[in-house]
Amino acid sequence: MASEPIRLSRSTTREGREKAIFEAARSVFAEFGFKGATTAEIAKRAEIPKANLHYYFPTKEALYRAVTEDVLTAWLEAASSFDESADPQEAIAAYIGAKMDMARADPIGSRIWASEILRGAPVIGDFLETTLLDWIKSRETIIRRWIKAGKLVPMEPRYFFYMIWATTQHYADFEGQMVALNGGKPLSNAQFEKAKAQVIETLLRGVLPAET
Amino acid sequence: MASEPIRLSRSTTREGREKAIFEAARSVFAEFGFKGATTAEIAKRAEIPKANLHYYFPTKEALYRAVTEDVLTAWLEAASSFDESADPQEAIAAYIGAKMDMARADPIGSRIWASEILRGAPVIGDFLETTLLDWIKSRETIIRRWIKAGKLVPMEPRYFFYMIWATTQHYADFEGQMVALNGGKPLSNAQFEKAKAQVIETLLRGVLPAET
DNA sequence: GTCTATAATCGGATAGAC
DNA sequence: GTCTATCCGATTATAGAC
Repeated sequence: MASEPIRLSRSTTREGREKAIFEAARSVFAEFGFKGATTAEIAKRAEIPKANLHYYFPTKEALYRAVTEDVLTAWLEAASSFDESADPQEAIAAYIGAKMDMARADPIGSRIWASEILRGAPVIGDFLETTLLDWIKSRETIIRRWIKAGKLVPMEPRYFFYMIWATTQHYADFEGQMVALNGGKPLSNAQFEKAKAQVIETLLRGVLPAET
Repeated sequence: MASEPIRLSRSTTREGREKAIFEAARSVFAEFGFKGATTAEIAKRAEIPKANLHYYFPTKEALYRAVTEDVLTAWLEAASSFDESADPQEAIAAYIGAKMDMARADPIGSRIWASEILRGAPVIGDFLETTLLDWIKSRETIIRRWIKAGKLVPMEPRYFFYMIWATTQHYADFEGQMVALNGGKPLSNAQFEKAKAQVIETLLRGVLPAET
């Protein structure tokens, strides 16, 4: 509160405005889905004239695709944290931890994904059938190897991954419900870290053999 | 293909039409959310003239509220399957099983709930802060009692319920993703039953003490 | 390069015919 | 009781001024 120059929240550079539109679009798409989102609301949150949005992104769908691409990129980053060379306990804990951190750091991205799936994944469908399917197949092979080696209990790896995805993404997608159940306040960092530790512990206990 | 009379799918009674509108609305709200849903699409799926919809339900919001009420009722039914008088293993298994069956039997209801939470729960917010909060508080007490008795490992009950909700509802909300990863086909009954058994087993192993 | 004014369409809701 | 015709505001997108 001293000699800091007052920085206008409204961006003045082209890059800054594109970024502002992009972030505004993310929040609106996450909240209302593709169909429910309006360019007017996006422009309002980006603090630009409504019509001007079309100068930076030609159509609402182009903007949505740009936003979606970005979400997929982030997903792939988290996916790479599953290290097949590590032992199962370490690899699974690291992956769950990365997914939890991702849900915490970028809940909006997770919600865009959820909303896209809810309407039948018309845009990311290809990604699901190719990249995501390849990823889970290769990870299933690793999990099966660990099961054969007696390092994990017998199970269907795919349903285990569904549990991990469901549980971690829940902390982003259902944040509103958690807030309502938490006296109207978002989870504190301490609460979140406790939740993360418990999710890792419960899922590990659930798949590691008893005597380890 | 014998002497069966051809039954028109379009209902002719008032009750039948209300039911048709209601079901059509459920599917459209689940797919596009409240904002993205259009009365035109609902009327189309209900096979009635668009404007006629307003004769049965005065406004889009009134229709949405009717649909939402119904979802809450179904949720309360599943909640009642958590039997505090049983032993933890039984009570938890029964509750998870009931939630899985619910996701399978009524995925649309689950998706309406998810979509409502995504936009900040403006309609069911009250329910979350009252009925749902009461429910989870009373169940937390039971879980804590079981932990003290050494029947469950130490943990925060709330995060365990979040895991159950996340995992079970995932089978409804992310069905589109599962279909894409399953060669374009929905999970068969056999696959679903296997998934259900595994979810119950993993979560139970995750919270039951080792030596039981 | 940016914004104002506006076209074209869509969507929720109603009036009034049948 | 049911449906047709239609109003009016909202929404996407563009044309053209500045």
